[in-house]
Amino acid sequence: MARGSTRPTSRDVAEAAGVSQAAVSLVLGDKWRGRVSAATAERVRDAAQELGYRPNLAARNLRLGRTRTVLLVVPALTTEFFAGVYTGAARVAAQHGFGVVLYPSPEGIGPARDPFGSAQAALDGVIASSMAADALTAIRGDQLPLVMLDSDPAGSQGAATVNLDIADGVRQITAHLLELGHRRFLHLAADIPSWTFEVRAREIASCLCEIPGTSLRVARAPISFEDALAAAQTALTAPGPRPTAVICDDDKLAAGAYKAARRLGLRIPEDISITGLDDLALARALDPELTTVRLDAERFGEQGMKALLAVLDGRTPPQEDIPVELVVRGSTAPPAP
Amino acid sequence: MARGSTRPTSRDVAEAAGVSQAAVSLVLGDKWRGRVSAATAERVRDAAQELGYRPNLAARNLRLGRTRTVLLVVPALTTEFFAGVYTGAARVAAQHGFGVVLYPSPEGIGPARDPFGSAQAALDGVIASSMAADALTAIRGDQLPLVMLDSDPAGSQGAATVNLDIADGVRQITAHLLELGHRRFLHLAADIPSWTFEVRAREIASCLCEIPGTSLRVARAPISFEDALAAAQTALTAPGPRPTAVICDDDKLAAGAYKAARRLGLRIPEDISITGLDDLALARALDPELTTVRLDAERFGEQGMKALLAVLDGRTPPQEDIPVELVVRGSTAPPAP
DNA sequence: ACGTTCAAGTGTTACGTATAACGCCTCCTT
DNA sequence: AAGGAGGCGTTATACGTAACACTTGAACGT
Repeated sequence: MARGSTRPTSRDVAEAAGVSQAAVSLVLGDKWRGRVSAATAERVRDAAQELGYRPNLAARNLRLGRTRTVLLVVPALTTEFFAGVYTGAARVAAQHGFGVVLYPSPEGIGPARDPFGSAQAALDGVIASSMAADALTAIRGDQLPLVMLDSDPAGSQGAATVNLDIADGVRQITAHLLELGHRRFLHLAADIPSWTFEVRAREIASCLCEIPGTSLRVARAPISFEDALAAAQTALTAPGPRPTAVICDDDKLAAGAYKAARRLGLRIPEDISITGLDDLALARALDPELTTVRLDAERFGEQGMKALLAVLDGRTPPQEDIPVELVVRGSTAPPAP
Repeated sequence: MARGSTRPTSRDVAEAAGVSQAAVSLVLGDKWRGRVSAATAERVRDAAQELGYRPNLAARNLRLGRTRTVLLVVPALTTEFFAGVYTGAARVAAQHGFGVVLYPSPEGIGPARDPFGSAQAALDGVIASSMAADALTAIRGDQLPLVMLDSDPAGSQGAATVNLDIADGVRQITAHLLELGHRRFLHLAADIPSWTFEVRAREIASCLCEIPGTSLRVARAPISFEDALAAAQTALTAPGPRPTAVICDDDKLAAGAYKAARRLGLRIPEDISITGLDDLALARALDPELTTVRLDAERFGEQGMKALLAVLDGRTPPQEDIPVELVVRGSTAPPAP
């Protein structure tokens, strides 16, 4: 443990350069335009370099009353999607001198408790994803600037929201299947109370009720391979004519649907079409490759961070949905005649 | 922007409770055993509750000279594995009142630059994974307590290391395939200069050279679906007798190998056996399910954090490798006679 | 009666930084 | 020659917290 010698402070640098601590602060803070001579500034910078000076962030934060750090609340990190959101948010943050600390809500998607105790950082703002109302009010109680990701704009109590245009994606998927000739649908839904999943259900229903002669079954499952497999298998063997197309709330559920179909001896896509939503790496690993909707997770994170920066600047954040893209691959085809 | 009224401080609480600021600090810091009466302590807590007091972390960190925050350097977050490592590390950290901030090395696995500018937090220590030597020395220059994940214990310059027992996993995989009767192998290797991948190559080679009559081809590819597909396809169509088993450095590469095999009209596992390493969700989504080695990413993160806590306490961290587990599924079978 | 001990606090300081307010010297203007 | 205007810095202070050193009053033993 060779950390006996304490880190050099701005005062140490000042002493080494033969100036006052204030001068060091001015020079290193790049605010010395008409206040310090270029020669002195150079001396200060050299001394700082020599000593390996690094400003004490805690002191700076205390002095300035802000931390240039924001919190990103995600339902779980162990998934490509939210990892991408973090990556995008962190990139934009870094460009503006901000850092991002994570709070993975331990209960999965749903209420998050104590988003502040976990990260020992003081925060300038919060980006929160798919959260329940109680966590939202807990955060709002702290009066921190807040941006909500993929949340009901109407229910966000005035917080800025940034959303993917999930509704459009679902419409595209449904239209694609209708165009192929499908009429009997199974919606394999994520069994999670969240606005982003409510939108999917609502949009599928409203698309189908416009078309006469269509039918819709709904099965619910937590987002896990086994649960999806079981739910899909049950729904596909239920009495009545079997659906010819399965619309899944995300790619992981679709992977479960694949296996359920195979267990029932159904060929994909000849006997049954399956669609996902997310376009994870998984989508292309499946055989046949999965028709799905590409969500640009990194862009989502970027937009969230940009919106938060806008709020922090006192500007009104832009309120446009992020477009999504239908990716047609091998898992969809016209139904057998 | 309703943050006009500044947050209450411990002095505000003191005033409200009719005591000194010092008393508030004692009570809320739970150090009042023989110094403050229970009644007064109760009054202070009530006042704090009433005002919604939250200690200013920046001030506390400045005062205490530590932040209870550590940095986790990961090659990329957009993968289940490192997301799991983070989750495990963060869980243990939280149990000890620590926070974890992430630094995803932007270049993927490899050298990391400026691990401190990115996160605006002051740090008590660093957990770094699979990093190149230059980043390691950059960090060591700051004299921060450091734990290395999956790195050459000999090359870590005295930093504590926590490793998965990858070598054992590879031995198990190889032994499993040998036992099934395979003799001609393809090693689909990650094209990344990192100790963890060197171990795989070395171990496979040393296992095979003990057995007479075995042959080994090696193909290299970056860890991406397309690259793995291309490399595997090339290697499987090269002149000479075709390998009957493909050992992949991780599950993603294995997914590429699946597709390559299918393109060549090979059935899995009848015509060719394929193995992975990681046991991602992907492994069970593949058809047939992938025989692989389960790496417990969360436990890995937990052990890393525990080791760092040990270093911070001045104890010597335990130096045992984390066991891994062979998971035999449907992608391996005896070779065709 | 007097010293000792103990509970129950209070006063003060320092952590390292950024900045407002001030001082001094030189040079230019009128 | 007097006054002002920069240029070049310095001094002083505050941010909110934790901890050390101290005070006060009462109880207690001898």
